[in-house]
Amino acid sequence: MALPDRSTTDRTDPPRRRLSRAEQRELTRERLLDAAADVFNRLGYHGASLDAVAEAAGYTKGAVYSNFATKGDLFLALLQRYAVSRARVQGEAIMALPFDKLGEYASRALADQARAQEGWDLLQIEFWLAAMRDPVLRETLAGGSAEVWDELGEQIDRKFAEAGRPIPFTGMEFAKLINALGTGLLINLYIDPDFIEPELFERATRVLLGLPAERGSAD
Amino acid sequence: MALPDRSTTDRTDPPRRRLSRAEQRELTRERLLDAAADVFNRLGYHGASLDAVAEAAGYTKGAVYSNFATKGDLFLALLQRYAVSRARVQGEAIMALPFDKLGEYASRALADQARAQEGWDLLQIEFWLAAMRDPVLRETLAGGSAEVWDELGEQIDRKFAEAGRPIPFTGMEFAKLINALGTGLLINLYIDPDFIEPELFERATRVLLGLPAERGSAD
DNA sequence: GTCTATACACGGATAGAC
DNA sequence: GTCTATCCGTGTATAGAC
Repeated sequence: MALPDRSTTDRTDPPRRRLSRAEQRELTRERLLDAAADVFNRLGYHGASLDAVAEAAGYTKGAVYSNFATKGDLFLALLQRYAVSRARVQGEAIMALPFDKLGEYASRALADQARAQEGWDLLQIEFWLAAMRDPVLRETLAGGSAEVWDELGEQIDRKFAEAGRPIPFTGMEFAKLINALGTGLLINLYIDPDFIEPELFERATRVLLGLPAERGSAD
Repeated sequence: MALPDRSTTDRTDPPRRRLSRAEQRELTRERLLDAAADVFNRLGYHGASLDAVAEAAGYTKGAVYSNFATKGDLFLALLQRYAVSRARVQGEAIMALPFDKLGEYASRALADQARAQEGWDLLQIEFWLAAMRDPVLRETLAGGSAEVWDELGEQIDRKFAEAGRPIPFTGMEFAKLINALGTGLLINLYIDPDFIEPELFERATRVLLGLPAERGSAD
């Protein structure tokens, strides 16, 4: 299709010289990653061909291989760029909320997720699958998240202190439960949007926190 | 490897004649499915080659194609054979349990699952992924489970009646929540076996049911 | 009518030209 | 550092042996 617009590089272009080799390489790499994000999102990891990625970026297959060792390597770089620690973002949001609004926030996050992030969710799952059959990737996935959970757990513990009564979970336990529940619900919601009422997730969260949970229309 | 042991077919062999064409075909189909179960489990859908499946069954690739339209078709037949309604099995188990043992059962089921079913879980996820990108498969997946959830929900509703006090969920809601929570936890446990303490799932289940839940070692 | 043998297309990967 | 040419493996399809 259209070649990448060279003019977009102007902002990083000093007036005196053209791009250095390193800069040029970085630029190509970024273009390839952008194209890969689009192609992988649309076709999935296995469905996407490196030819398609290269063409979308305005290069040929060889350019891909000179920047990434393998298809899997490109995929990894992509996910890494995306994983700007969504958990951290959520952590900050949680700290800004009063204790009894946690369920509401979680519920809304789930709905947003289902609406906007479908492609990324699929790629996450595909990466998970690959990791399940590749010990090295598995290690990567397992090792990288411990600190994130620790931090998130601590923040929630501080929120729990607001409650003024015992909660049956530690902050980290609660974070992991909500994350797992959200993941499981999303998997089903993607296939069947009517799998649950939207408010069920919030109600479950309130019950887990020991907050009053009126059962709405059900039964 | 070793050719299939022909003698194992004797039990279905009437003394008067050899196998009819239909029987022979059915036998080949079963052997191919058995081999496919093994190969797909070990290598995953994309990782498995039809050559490998055929060889494991003692045939060549053409035999596969004369019994199944495509690789995806073989995969579907495999999942169908496996999906002997695990939900129904669980439903029966649940009915045999007193109300306050539901959490314990769910917890044990999760542990068993993680131990014995890893390969199948991966295949389920791969199928889910395929369905997410194929409208026909998606329909199949969404449509096939409604009755199962209905039935399971009813059974749990009857259990809830034993409790003698209101539960904040319908039986079906509870079933879906537990299923989603279990799925999400499993996904993480497969990557990191220490993701949660084994008893956390049971504790969460008890909290959702409003049962007393002592917080064990934590904090 | 079932399976073997073979052909073809496509995608990941590599080597070498420029 | 990018691109062309090429190799190999695998899904797909078909012709023909039995």
